[in-house]
Amino acid sequence: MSSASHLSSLSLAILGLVARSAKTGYDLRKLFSTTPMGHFSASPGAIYPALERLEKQGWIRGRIENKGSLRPRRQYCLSSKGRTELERHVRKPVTREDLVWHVDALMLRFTILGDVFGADATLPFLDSLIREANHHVRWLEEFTDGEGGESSLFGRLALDQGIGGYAALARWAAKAKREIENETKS
Amino acid sequence: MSSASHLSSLSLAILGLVARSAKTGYDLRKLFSTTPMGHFSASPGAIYPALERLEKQGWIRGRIENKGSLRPRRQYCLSSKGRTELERHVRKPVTREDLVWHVDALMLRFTILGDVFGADATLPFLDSLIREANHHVRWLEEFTDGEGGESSLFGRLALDQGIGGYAALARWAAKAKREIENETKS
DNA sequence: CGATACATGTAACCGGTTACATGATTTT
DNA sequence: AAAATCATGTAACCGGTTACATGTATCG
Repeated sequence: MSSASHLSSLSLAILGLVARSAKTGYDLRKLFSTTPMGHFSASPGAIYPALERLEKQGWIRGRIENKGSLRPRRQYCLSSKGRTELERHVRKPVTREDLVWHVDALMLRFTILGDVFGADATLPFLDSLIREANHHVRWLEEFTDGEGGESSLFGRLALDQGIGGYAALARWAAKAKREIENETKS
Repeated sequence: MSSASHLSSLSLAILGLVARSAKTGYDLRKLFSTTPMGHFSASPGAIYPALERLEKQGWIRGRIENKGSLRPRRQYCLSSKGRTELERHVRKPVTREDLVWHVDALMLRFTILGDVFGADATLPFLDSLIREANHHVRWLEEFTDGEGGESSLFGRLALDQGIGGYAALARWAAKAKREIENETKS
């Protein structure tokens, strides 16, 4: 019941933010519209329903200020159940599917892992990210070769961009790992 | 009427593919599930409705084979109206919004430009891509600096990934431009 | 007192996901 | 003849977009 498999990147972003400190819907909108977290819908039509869903699932809890007022102000924070489920979700090893369909969520998961669950939690995540990214790069390269002269100059260039992007991601992850290991050695 | 502003990446991919040669829904599903075009829904529930919508808009035309059969086979090709609208859409200069919200569509637009509308059509596109990507990198870097010590190691690393990604995109575009110019010089 | 920022909601719409259903053709 | 593949569709659901609606607090 309440399986965590589907968890939109908006929900994930909300969970990650309320995990740090209690936030109102408006706080979240502000963050989404003014920071590089910015590719999340800052629209109330997305955020308020998402908060309702998460509360109904029992992952976050809302404290109402200004009780009785016509304009209630709701501060949401992560529940212990939410924390458990969030951890389960972000700790999952990176899959090929994540890489192809949910790239945006990966960086979110990384920051949540580090900030909420501790530096150590990021290391297996980065390992699986590196592994899957390299696998995917190899698959794309094989595809380029197999294709032979079949594809156009433009198709090949676009594919190169994809390969370069995943390769850069793997390199970034390796560098991040080194920095985190250095940082936590002290 | 029939404004082209909203054009999902699935629709764009379909238009780009039928522009090259007539395709059935099944052909498209095959392409999406077996090639690196693969981050498009290969599900019939996405593709057949999308084909219907595009035909209703008059952008593609379906020729029915096996007429009268209970299992008709429909080959779709781009209409002249569709070609005009597609060209208008892919030739638009790249905006910041495209970069942040529709990265996936950018490579699609690039290959369509090159394959369907000619190598020359890609050059202004790549110029605007380079310009916007560099702008965005500068904005992200300013954000990193402005933030100061406010953000965590993990937030900073995630931001670095973003910066690196956009910088790599700009470098790729510059390289692509050179290759295309060399290729077409002959 | 008017403007602006704070703050929350809702309803219509739209497109993608999932799962199911059906039939035709080719291969073994 | 069974199995696999080719091929098209549909219905329920879900979440995000857009646009609208409402009210509060603060500042000039």
